[in-house]
Amino acid sequence: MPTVTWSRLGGERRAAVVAAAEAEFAEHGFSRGSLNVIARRAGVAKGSLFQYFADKRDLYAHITDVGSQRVRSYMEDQIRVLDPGRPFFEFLTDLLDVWVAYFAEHPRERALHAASSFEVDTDARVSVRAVVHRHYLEVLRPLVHDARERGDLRADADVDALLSLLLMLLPHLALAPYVRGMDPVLGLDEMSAEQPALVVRRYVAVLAAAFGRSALSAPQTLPTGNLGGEHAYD
Amino acid sequence: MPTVTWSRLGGERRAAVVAAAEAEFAEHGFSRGSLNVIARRAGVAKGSLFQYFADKRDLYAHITDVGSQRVRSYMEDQIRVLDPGRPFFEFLTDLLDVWVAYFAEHPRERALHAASSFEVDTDARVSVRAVVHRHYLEVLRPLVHDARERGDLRADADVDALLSLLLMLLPHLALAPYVRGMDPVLGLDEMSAEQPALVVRRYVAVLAAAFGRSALSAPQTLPTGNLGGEHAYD
Amino acid sequence: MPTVTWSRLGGERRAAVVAAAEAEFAEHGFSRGSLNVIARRAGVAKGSLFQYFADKRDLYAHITDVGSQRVRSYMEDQIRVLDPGRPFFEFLTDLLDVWVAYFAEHPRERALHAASSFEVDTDARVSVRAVVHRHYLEVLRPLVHDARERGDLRADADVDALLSLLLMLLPHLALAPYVRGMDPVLGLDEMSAEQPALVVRRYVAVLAAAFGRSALSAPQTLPTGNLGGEHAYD
Amino acid sequence: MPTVTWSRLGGERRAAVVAAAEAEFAEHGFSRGSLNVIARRAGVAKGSLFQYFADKRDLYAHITDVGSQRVRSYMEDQIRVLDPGRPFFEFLTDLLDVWVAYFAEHPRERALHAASSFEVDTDARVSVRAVVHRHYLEVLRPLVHDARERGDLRADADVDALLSLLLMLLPHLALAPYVRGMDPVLGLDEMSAEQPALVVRRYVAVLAAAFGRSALSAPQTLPTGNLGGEHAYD
DNA sequence: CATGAATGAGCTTTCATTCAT
DNA sequence: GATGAATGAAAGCTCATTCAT
Repeated sequence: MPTVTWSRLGGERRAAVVAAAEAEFAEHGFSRGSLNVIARRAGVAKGSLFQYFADKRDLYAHITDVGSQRVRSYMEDQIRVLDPGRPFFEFLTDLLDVWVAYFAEHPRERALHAASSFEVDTDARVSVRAVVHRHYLEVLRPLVHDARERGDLRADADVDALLSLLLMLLPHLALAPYVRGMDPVLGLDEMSAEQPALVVRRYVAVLAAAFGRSALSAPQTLPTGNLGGEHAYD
Repeated sequence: MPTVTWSRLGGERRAAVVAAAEAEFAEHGFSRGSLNVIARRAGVAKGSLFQYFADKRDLYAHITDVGSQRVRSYMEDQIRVLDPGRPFFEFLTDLLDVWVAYFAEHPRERALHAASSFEVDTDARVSVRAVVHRHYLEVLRPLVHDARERGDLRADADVDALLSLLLMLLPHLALAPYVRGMDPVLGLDEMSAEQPALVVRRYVAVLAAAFGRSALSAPQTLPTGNLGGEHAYD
Repeated sequence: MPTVTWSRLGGERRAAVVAAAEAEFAEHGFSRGSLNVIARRAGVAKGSLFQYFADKRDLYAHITDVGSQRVRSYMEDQIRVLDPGRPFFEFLTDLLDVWVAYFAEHPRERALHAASSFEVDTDARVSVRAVVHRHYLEVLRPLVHDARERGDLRADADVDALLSLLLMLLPHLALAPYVRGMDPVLGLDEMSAEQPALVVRRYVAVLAAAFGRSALSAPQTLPTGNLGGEHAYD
Repeated sequence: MPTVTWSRLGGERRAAVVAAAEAEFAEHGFSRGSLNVIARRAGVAKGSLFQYFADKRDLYAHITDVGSQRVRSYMEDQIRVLDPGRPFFEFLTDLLDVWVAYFAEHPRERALHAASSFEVDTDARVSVRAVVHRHYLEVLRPLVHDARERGDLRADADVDALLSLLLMLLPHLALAPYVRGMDPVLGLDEMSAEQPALVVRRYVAVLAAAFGRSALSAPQTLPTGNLGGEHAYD
């Protein structure tokens, strides 16, 4: 946790440190990220960093926390806009589209997300992933539960298995388009504009078939024709 | 790629280098793994490593390749034993059980797998994951295709989506039981002996519901009662 | 020397600073002791330390002074109890026993003593040793002079040589039982309960032979039989 | 222990490293001595030091070892010159004169000796003192034993107590003339040319009285009149 | 008189790679 | 083909002291 010194710090200095640290950790991850570089870029003395944070890991945790909250806030806003009361898989499709678009447009957010996913240092990775997972679940769990309440999910649907899969799919969708080789099957990493939207629909189709109210509601054909338009599942 | 010098090398020396490098990379990953240590443990001169491999990454790639092939060979043997001609999701359950057991019993293999999954160095990670993914797919694709041919998969099943999900599930099942926080929903990291088998069945149930021949074949209840015994899906 | 600000300070605050500084310097010595830590433990601002003392060394000198005075007071009390009018070497034996016991029972005192003895920083060490030596001498010199007056010392005894040796023996006896390798001959550092008492008697025997009234009074055998009991020298 | 690399090293490079390290450690002791400075002064890369020595302490131990052996060799030569077969306390007086003179003329040797005596780092100090003490004892013990055999010591002399005192007196005589406050009684630190010789005689007189063959042989007057000339004890 | 934020030089150790032998 | 000495940048972190508030 940041020190009290950090909490009393002027906004400008704080912003400089956060920006420098985000950039560095996004670029090189925790283990490879350099405090020297962060201090230099932020225009503060190296020692000052240790007045604000207990150590490197503390700084990293803070940066990740801030970043996660930013993403979460954005997504929660979007969730309201997209109307979570709609048929679940239709809503989920839109949500994932937004998710993909957000990371497409925010390279630094994406880099931070990647850095935390691939961190070698087990403790650093574990503690950061814990934060990220918590945010994910606090947002997703109510959505999924409401969907089941509403009857959008099959009565015996394994809700936790759904959440578990979403926890794998979300980072995958955010990062795969920018990391060569991460998705050698569906080709998310082949840069074509509609690729991600298509993949989103294929994944959602799977989830709908597995967890949706009735097997009959599963799409008979891939909905490639109306990307971003109306949805077939309801 | 290893140099010609490496290919002309005596088997003993080669084995020593491979063993030392595997141990080191398993323990510390690529970025943190030390060539100093590898050379010392292998009993060869530091300079010799550079006669055999272009650089550190080249050595790492080779080690991963060798490791992947070892895992693949083992799994291919097991596939024959398990009879791939059986009903697909029943077979898949057994296969994943074997997979989980293999990594449970081979900590170094698991460590190498983890090291490659969490490598910070993007290029190193990408090239290594490419190799691993290739092995995965060369084994899984025929299995899945045969299953569809046999009619174990629904006619319109999105085979590539299935493969894509398996590519996420396999590393997850191998590592999550040993990496705190990797699975905060299904609790793979809570050490209880049946946990992995149970989770395997939950994931397979999802896949069966999504890709299986008929929605009717989806399990009505979680098959927790017959872990490792007979299977309900066919 | 402490500033006037220090002298005007409330007793509680002063005590907190002294306690924190003693603990820190006892643990790590002057060079390694940290003002940061002292300020934190004392619950005062780092800057305040510089309002009370000119610099680190000034604080250290003060702490040593306070500590020395505490030891001196204790020893002066004991001297009265032990009756300094008794035959000198008998009295000295008891005195050294008390001395050894005091440091055995007061680890912090011992640590402070050790810290000042082994300080690398020459100036710090010199000024601190000067204080300690002054205390030693102000206590010992009257004792030794009285002994000569009474005739317990040989008429031509080199009193200053005796004091000089005592100045070496006192720290040695206090510390050697706790510092490996400090006494490789008499084995003070081999932890056995009677060891120090035995060594005290051997040293006193030497001093008695060298400075005692008559050569005839020198012990013919080592007085190992009556540790802590009656004494042979008089 | 130095590495094999060190043992294979060219004499010039080795000499440069040793010289630089001696100078630095003499000046600042182990804890404060800087490897940065040593490498720079020696004209070698910082990393090279770690090819030659396991770590800082290893280098320090080597430097101290070399230094101790140098002093020991010199003293052993002098012992032969001074004729150890002479009456012991006469011989000892000359020996201590030589000892004092050696450190007077070799400031770096003296500084190294001081550095090892006052080192804060317990482990470093202990291991170094162990080496020094070993050298001391290997030289002194035979001399003292021969003296007793010859009858120069009283039959019941506590030989180990004598050695123990010599182990305190030797560093004291070497360093006290150059360290203010180290000897506030006999005034070794007051720079006057005959002072050390005088003090040597006072200490020897004490030892002679305590351990010499007969109390009658103890000097009746301090032999201040013939410093460096003939000796009164025999 | 008290505070505590800021400083930046300083520390030891590790590392992949080069290249003369 | 094998060797291993040499390199020097880079790392995270600590510290006594200053000084504006």
